[in-house]
Amino acid sequence: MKNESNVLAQIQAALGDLSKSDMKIAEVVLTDPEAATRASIAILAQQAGVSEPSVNRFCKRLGATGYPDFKIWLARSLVSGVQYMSQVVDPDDTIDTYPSKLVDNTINALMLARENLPSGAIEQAVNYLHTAQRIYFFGVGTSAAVARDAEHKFFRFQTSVTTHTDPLMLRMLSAGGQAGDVFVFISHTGRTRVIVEAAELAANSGATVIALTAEGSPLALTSDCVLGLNTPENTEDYLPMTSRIVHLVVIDILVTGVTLKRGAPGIEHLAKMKESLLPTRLPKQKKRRKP
Amino acid sequence: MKNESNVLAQIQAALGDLSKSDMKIAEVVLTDPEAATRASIAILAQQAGVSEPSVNRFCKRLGATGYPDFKIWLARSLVSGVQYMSQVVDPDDTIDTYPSKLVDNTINALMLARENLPSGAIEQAVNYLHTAQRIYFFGVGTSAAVARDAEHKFFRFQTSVTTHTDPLMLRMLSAGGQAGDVFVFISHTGRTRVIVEAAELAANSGATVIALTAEGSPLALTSDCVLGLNTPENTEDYLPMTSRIVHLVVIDILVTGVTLKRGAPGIEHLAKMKESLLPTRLPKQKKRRKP
DNA sequence: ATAAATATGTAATTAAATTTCATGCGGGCG
DNA sequence: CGCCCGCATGAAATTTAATTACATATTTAT
Repeated sequence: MKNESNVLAQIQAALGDLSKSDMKIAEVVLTDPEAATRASIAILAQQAGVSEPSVNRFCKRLGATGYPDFKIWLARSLVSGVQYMSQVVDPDDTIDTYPSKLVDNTINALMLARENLPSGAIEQAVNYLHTAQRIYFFGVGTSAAVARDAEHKFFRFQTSVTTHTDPLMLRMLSAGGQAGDVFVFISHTGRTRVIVEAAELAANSGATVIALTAEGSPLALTSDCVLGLNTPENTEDYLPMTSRIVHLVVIDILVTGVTLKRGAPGIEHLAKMKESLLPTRLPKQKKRRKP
Repeated sequence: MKNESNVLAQIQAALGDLSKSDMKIAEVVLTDPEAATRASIAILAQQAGVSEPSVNRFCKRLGATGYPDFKIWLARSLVSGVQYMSQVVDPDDTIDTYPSKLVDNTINALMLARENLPSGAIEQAVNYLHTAQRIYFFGVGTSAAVARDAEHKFFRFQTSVTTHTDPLMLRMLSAGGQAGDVFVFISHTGRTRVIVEAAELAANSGATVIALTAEGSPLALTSDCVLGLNTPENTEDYLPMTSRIVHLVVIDILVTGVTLKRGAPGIEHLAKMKESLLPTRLPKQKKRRKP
């Protein structure tokens, strides 16, 4: 059975393949989950414009034993003030509204990701990265920053790590891959041409290809190991804001996984790295100008 | 209305002046609240060795409208899913435990940030960025990726945007700042020497300095506008994982703020930018429903 | 185009919770 | 010491809510 925590994230994740009535119910629940916990099945049904049994079935489909049970789940996944249902920023928003909207959207994306973490793929990816002789992180546009971040993090291991955004370099390096090389391609949509083509080159070169992208996308199909994430619908309509955050957290997960796999020496190495940063830091307090 | 959160604490507080039956009920509920949320009034009554109406009255005495309502309260004070309080990854963690720990930590950091969003500074920063002739995003190490991301996002406006990680370039550009230039320095600790020194140079050059850093840090003291965030966790002991995520969300907020300030033309421009990305994408495949 | 499968709604049924009312227990006061 | 009052408790009745069973509509596949 599925994880019963975060029904809201679960609903959001399921939004794609829901029936008409279920969609209506989901919308009502996501719009105001707090109200839903107090509503009777009749009220909720009426608000969604569906019949009571539909609501009941909706609950069961999500794994609850029935409506009251569902309400309990809902109540348990309700946390301090964070709004569910991705909120779109509109021109009427003010400084008091849009910042928290954006934060909420990000939190939601993470909660959603948390429900659907591809543990298997992560484990596999960690293994690949752990044993890799050389690692490449490739992403363009927004994902370039993610690749850069990954490079920086993996740089702390002894393995050689490379990032590039230049399409030509990207292709050349990808084509020149060999056994022992691991290529990580990062793309929210999984349909960025240059990335997909590079991934194909890398795959044909005999190297290992890991994809951090949307499930079922062209990029995903070319890869040996897919860190697939289903991000909510509207992300694509807008700038990829939340997806890159999720990607970064996945990077954290991979780094942590490899660190754990390395055991004591790796952890010590991290400590040493931290040590080496100290001279670049200023002492705790210091006085400077103020306008 | 009453304090409906923390029913458990409420019960414990009331333990002193409860009747015999109420005491029995309280004990059962406190012993295993989680089970109580799933039990029917009949089962709970039986477990406590009291009658059903007694349970009902118990609930009402606590302020609930009845037993089901009480269960909701109970469930809400029982936080599920996301764990609060930062959790440290330790060597005994497995693939089933550390990924969600990391996600949870990130979510927590965001929830914390959400509570303490420096609205005033954000508004000010948005104004500065909106009217800037040139914008520089500077960060090193992990923050370099954040700066890169910011550059990429602001690039979509007409303003000239620059990022650099090379210390020399950083100093040169900072020293050469002039009125109309806006420098955004990004540093989790606010004590990275090269960044603080560059910020000082920029400040003395007459340009505007915005800092995305810890409150009260040396970097913060040098800046005209501090986007201060308190990340009180162990980030400094370890790799900065959560802080950069928060920084990225702040970047999102700034981008959004500037976009809103620009009004319709800016929003249209964003739409056009999105449009221009389409040719680089491979065609989308048809959507499938449940198998 | 038609049959099978799936989704949805109506009405009947069952389960659950609440109210009403009767009983029991303990404490003050004649 | 006993009688009565008030509060706590439980049994049964009532009401309310949720679920199941079944009929109808809608979609999907052949």
